[in-house]
Amino acid sequence: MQTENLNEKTDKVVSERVIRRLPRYYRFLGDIMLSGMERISSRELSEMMGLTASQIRQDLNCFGGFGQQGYGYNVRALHREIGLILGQDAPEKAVLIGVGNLGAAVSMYMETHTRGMELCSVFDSDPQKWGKRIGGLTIRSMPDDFVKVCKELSPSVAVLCVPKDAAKQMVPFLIENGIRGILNFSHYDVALDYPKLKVENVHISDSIMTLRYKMSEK
Amino acid sequence: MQTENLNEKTDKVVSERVIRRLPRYYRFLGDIMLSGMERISSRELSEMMGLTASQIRQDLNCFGGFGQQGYGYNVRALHREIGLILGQDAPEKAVLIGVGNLGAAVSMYMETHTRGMELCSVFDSDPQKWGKRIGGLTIRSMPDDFVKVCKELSPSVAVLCVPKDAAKQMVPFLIENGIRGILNFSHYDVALDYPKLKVENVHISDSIMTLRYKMSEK
DNA sequence: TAGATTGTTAATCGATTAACAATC
DNA sequence: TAGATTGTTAATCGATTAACAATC
Repeated sequence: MQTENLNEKTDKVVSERVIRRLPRYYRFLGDIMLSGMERISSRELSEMMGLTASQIRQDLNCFGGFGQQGYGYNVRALHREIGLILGQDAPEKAVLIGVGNLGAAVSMYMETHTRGMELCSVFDSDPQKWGKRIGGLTIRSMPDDFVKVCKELSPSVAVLCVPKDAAKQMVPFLIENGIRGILNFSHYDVALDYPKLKVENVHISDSIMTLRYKMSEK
Repeated sequence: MQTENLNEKTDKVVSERVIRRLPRYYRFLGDIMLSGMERISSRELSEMMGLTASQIRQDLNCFGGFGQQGYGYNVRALHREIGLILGQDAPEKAVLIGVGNLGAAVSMYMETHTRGMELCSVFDSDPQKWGKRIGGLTIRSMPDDFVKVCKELSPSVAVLCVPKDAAKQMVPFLIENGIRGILNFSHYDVALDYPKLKVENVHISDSIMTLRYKMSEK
């Protein structure tokens, strides 16, 4: 029996597909909330989001019965529930490694937008960058300061913005220092080598190539 | 009968799932090529990539028979074929709009990494930024210079790195000026309003939230 | 030729959609 | 109560895996 991905409330396995839709639900419900709408039916939401009402009800019921027959869903309550499912109330501490163009941009983004991750510190192995500031954070040394920061703050997540080879070399060291999850912007396929690590890949070049493919379609 | 997504060679519909795996095949085959390996079987490749051999053969056969019974696949030839499928030989002209932190980083990335997209020009609506340089490109004015550049170069793709509201306001104008595809970093759900547009979303905050969810699992 | 491995068809599995009884 | 809409089961659809004949 599979024990992973079980939900506390229902003991159902929640599929990757459902999980990946949650942030989008959260985003739409946030906007709908701001628009002043108090309640919404699965049909109304489905029309706004381009999904089927059936799918929305199936998705939500993986986590519990948040609606009310004959009424629909309370927008504010549903938004809050999905936020809780996504751990938005309890941010994980994160560190970012590799302050190049992309790393700097991601760092600035994460400093201003908490999405369940609290960026505590940024690192680079280039001594030229040590001490410089990115937003409100100071670039610290990799690997020396990194060890210190891990002892002090115990971050659980590393945002990897270094080249492929550096990433590959670095991961065992990150794990030794208590990192359990990786937001991976590098082209090193971390998840293959470390199946127990939680990994989320962001491959911008894959998105570019996928769009390039779609441009020729039809 | 569905006529979209048909492949020239085989007239089969190619599913989104298959398309999204192509850039990863391309990446792995590029690396394998560099390692000096000349031929590879679907089983060997499946072990390297964490897939089944069956899936690899099914995926590739959406586009044609690139292998040889008893031999496997020629690494260099297969890499080239997937590159052609992904249009890497014929880049689309692209422009980037919104040179904030993320826009600047993406611009630098696209300037150095052609992935079937040739970044021609970058734009911002903030007069303070006009004339400044990002890598080898000069930031030009939105909307005035944009119209000129579109007339001159006819770019087909816009990389949208502006806030949600600006994005929503901007898209009809982009379409008027000949844009057919969007690499969308904004939180505006372009595809919902313009189903004929080719859209690829890159939502970093969704990835952060998905990782946050995974961190609590098990 | 014999062995290996593809291309492709068939079987299985999982995800989406439809239907409807439960219930607010 | 009657109407609306959920939660949930059943039906459908599509994607993955397995099997094997074709063939290099």
